[in-house]
Amino acid sequence: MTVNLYNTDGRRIEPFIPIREGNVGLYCCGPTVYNYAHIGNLRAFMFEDILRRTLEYAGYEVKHIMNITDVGHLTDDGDDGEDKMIKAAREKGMSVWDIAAFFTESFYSDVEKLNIKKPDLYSKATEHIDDMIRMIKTLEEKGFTYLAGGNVYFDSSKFPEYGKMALLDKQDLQHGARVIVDENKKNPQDFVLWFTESKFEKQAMTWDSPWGVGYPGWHIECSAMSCKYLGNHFDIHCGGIDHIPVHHTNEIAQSEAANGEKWVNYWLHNEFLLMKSGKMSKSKGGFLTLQSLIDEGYDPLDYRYFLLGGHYRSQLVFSWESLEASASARKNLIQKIGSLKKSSSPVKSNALGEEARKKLDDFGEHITSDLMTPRCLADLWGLLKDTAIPDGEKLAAAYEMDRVLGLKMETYEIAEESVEIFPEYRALIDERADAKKAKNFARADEIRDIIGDRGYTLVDTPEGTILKKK
RNA sequence: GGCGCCGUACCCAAGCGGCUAAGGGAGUGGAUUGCAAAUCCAUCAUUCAGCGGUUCGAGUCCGCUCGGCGCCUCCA
Repeated sequence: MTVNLYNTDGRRIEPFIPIREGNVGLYCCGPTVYNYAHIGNLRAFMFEDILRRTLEYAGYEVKHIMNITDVGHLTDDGDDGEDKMIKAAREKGMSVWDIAAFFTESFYSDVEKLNIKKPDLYSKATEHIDDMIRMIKTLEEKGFTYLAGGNVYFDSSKFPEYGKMALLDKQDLQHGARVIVDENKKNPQDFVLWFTESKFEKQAMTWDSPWGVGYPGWHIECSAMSCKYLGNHFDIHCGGIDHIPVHHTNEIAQSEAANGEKWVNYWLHNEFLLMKSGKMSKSKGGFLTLQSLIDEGYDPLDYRYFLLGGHYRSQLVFSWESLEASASARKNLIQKIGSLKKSSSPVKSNALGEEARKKLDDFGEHITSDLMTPRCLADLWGLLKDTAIPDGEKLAAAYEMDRVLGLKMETYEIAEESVEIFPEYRALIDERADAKKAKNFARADEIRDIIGDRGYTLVDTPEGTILKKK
């Protein structure tokens, strides 16, 4: 099964060809842990999860690395602004290390709730300072750096291919339009590899280095860690679309300058989740967390289903109405799967009939065509609603699809939602049963209304009357 | 100022120039039920923001207009 992916480097869909047959080295830009992840951040990790699951579905052995950025970054790329980690620590009255640890745990919890598979390794920036220093030294030895104002800068003019993936040469950038220009820079695109001096608050996290006590610039961690675990040349690197012009551009420059070879073959980027008012972002404040969805009564998998409904390279607007529609759809899915499970068990995958096989093939075709998850959901429904396919085959094929979709279908049971019947209702229910027997339907309906007003629906089943929460 | 994306039914959202424009949600009709709930079946865009062009053929390509959004700054 060939996986076709849209490569930002080249801006076209290409068949994925691994460097080592049957294996994939996958590096994903992880979270910066100075705050809770918002649901827009989580979209990125969901996309990466679908990518990873798709590669596995196609038979690849995937080595998946994700960084945890637990070193503070300045609020901009120059030597300006405030360190976000310090800011958060001050605001919360915690140490920077505690802040990082707390939000890292929160992140782990979020992704687990969304049924996002754990990477083979979460690599923390603070545990790889030596690797970063080593890479900066290499860059220095090869003449790609200069010192200014106490900091080590990458000299982008020494790297002719700078900005190639991002097509920066095609853009007429407004340098300094919205940010103060760092006077130490020779070129606007240059960036700091190592800070020893910041004009602002004293850093809480510092390390010794050949250039003095300080801390790394924010691009170097991904280069150092990805090369350490995946080698100097690996298959796929992904992240949010916002990383293209600066972060990934700088990563490419420093990695390829240091190693003297091509670094990454495929670059994949997910589009943003938007609110009706526009982009959701940490720095703007007022963002939605997964917990806030849970607090509104939604299951994290409802959000997962919602995300599957849009393509990862398209902007997706979040609204409570859309989430509600996804929750309803997933509820119906649970009913459908649940009732199939009651009547049958999944057949062996090699026992699928022609029809079921066809549905599964369509699914495979769609998911490997640049992760067309909306199509895949349609394939799933098409399978479940096809009257020509036996139940056991439907279940088997649906479970197969769920290896990629990750909706935990095998755990679905039709919820016996009946609630405990309190004595006060028991009497009413008995009275209604008598009324029904006596064909006094007016009284029976009256009792339905009385109980309905208290938030319950009366449901008559062959085993008797039960209550359900409305 | 530059780069780029989008505009498909009531809502969300697919749609590699060519069978009757996926799917979900909501709605509607029917079956079932004393009535409900759940379920099942059926139905739901002669039309793809507007105009013009290319083509045997366009939602899909090109141009313009209108409307929305992202990036050029830390950001998923």
